[in-house]
Amino acid sequence: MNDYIHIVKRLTYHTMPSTIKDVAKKANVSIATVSLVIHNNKRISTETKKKVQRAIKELDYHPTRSAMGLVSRTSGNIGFILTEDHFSRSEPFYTKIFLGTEFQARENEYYVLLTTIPSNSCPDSKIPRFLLEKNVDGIILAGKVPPNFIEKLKRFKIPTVFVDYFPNNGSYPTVMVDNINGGFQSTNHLISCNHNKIAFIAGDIEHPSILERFQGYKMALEKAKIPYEPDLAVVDEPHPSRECGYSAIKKLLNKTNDFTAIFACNDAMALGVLQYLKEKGVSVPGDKSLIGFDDVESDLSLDPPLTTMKVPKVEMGIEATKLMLEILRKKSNGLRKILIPAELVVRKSTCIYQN
Amino acid sequence: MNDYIHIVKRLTYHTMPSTIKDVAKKANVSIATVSLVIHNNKRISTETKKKVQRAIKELDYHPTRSAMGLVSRTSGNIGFILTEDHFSRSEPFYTKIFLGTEFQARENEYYVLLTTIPSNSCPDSKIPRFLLEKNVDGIILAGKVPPNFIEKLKRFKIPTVFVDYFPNNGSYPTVMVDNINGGFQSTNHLISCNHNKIAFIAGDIEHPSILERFQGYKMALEKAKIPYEPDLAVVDEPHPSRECGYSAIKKLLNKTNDFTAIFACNDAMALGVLQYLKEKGVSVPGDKSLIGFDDVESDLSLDPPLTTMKVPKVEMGIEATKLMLEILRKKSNGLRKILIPAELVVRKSTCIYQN
DNA sequence: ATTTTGGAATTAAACGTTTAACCTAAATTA
DNA sequence: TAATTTAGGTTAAACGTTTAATTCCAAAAT
Repeated sequence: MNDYIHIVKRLTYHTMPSTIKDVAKKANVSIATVSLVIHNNKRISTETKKKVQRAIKELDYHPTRSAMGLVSRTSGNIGFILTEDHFSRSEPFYTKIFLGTEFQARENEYYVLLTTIPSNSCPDSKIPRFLLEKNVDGIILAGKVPPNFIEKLKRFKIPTVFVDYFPNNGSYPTVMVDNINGGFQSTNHLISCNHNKIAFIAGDIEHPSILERFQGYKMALEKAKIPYEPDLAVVDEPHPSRECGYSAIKKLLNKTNDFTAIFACNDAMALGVLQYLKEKGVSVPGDKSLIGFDDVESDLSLDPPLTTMKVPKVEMGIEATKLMLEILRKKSNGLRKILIPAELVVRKSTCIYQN
Repeated sequence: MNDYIHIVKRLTYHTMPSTIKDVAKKANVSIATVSLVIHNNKRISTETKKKVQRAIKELDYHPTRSAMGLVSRTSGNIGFILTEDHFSRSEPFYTKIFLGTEFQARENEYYVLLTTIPSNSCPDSKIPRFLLEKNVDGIILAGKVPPNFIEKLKRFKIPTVFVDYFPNNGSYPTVMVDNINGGFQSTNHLISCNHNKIAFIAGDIEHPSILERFQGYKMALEKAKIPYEPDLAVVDEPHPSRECGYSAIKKLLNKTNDFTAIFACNDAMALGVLQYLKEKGVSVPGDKSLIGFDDVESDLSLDPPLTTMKVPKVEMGIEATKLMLEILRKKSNGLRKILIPAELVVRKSTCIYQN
């Protein structure tokens, strides 16, 4: 019987992935030594080190993640949390942030586990399984997240980084677009094109990012000594979506036509605006200049191609991950806010106003 | 000293996540019993079961992934492999497939680990770390993958599913678009619009999918008794990209203008075609009808909006994962090819030909 | 009255690592 | 010379599960 087992073991030996034991045996050392070599501990002589490394190579040995994880109490994973509607948005905004995260993590020997949570602050929102199972070493929250969810997260005492959103109570490591400056630049571009009647169109004005873009808009006006006219600001739409952009410009035009340029708080709304103007035979940029914000996928193939503020989405994911890595490696507590500048991309939807 | 440790243990007790031991102690049973209850083994009396379940709930206990993984030799993860250039393609084609995969996996208590590999068959392409570390239970390969990489994969004997590509040697579980029928339908649409001089434009004609679309094109012609004219097929471009679409139509028009419709093998090439035609003042669909394939993000905002064959990308990811789950749960060996139909989406780039 | 059976729970080994504590011999110091 | 340090390892416990083997006990069968 023992013989049989022995034979089976030998037969399967070469096909089974090898463990630290196999290496130890082959190199004639203890498994502790192998482990020490792997983590290149200085207590090991160069001689045995070589010996062990050779064995490792010959057996093509690689430590098993679960075993490492069990004893080191780390998973090698980073959790990425997104609300459901952000996840299923048609423009790949958060998807791009995710890809940035993923890329940077992978470069640093981490993997990313993605999960979604319900968008509305429904009280029964489950804790993501990867947290319960201790399967992530830190989490990145992208976009607006229900506050009560953030509360629930606290008890896990796990490194947390926010991207493109942050709760106004408490301070967290955060990566944000410089929305104020973006709004400023965007409006400034229109002003430098000779416009001085500039409409602002937004949805979900409670959202910090949108609010900041609005601020930037006002700042640019002020700097140019153009009076801010509340009538030109449509900010009562519920969402910054295409549909709401459509209805916002409709509302505005019913009230007044006394403006020559439009700053839409994001590209989705700009798309709605463009659609309505086209339907009404209003030429862009002939009659009205239009600028958006975000630079989503479709801007380029639009007619006319949309002038917009480019938000470096992938880079934001990368920065968030860098922040996370800093924390995980205890280089810092990461407690700071990184501001990523938005960049003006002039295409064909804006032009000089000839008065 | 022992007292001190004891005190520390008690102090941290309530804040530390609980283990199976804590549950066992609280319920006055062995840890084996707790484990058996969790996997609801029938050998446990309903009485102790209740008792244990109560303890689990009270302590908010959840098994630790690495510990489970170590003994069960499973990771609870699925690997998703993509070449670098597929990963960084601007249209979110494979990204969508990934999201489908991710979604379906998560619904079934799996997580997905994404990784990329070099695109060219460079011989030193590393094996993804998640395979070496036994951190995935199966892998999904999306899009064209270097053959030698597939070879290397074999020794891992790990469940493998292909999406949107498969190697022609060996048989694997596979999810594909029904490209032949798609090409057929697409061409048929043009024919039913009264066109009978239909150009075909492709790049990387070696690619199985492209080749099949070409086949479908020919089949439709044949069925309609329209002779296939090789001169109308430009298939020698290196890539199915926008740029190649641009140069392909240029080449074609230099040769002949004797066609009224164009079937581009994918939307990217269609975009290039459209751009060139616009530049030359050729109206679409006035002078030439144009149909693409894929239905990528930007098709809708194009001018004119592109008629195309919609490829259900998310669904493909979902199907691939279902196949994978079947295998992982040993319900089947998954050895079959799932064909997902492409769907004709008529927008504004095609119209009836008035002769 | 003794043996069998079977239900219900426990014991203990195993999974593959890491690491604190320990050991030994050689080198250094006093 | 004796004591101490150092270099270079090894031993063994621990991480948190699963599960085969075992035990225990009461009921059923002989």
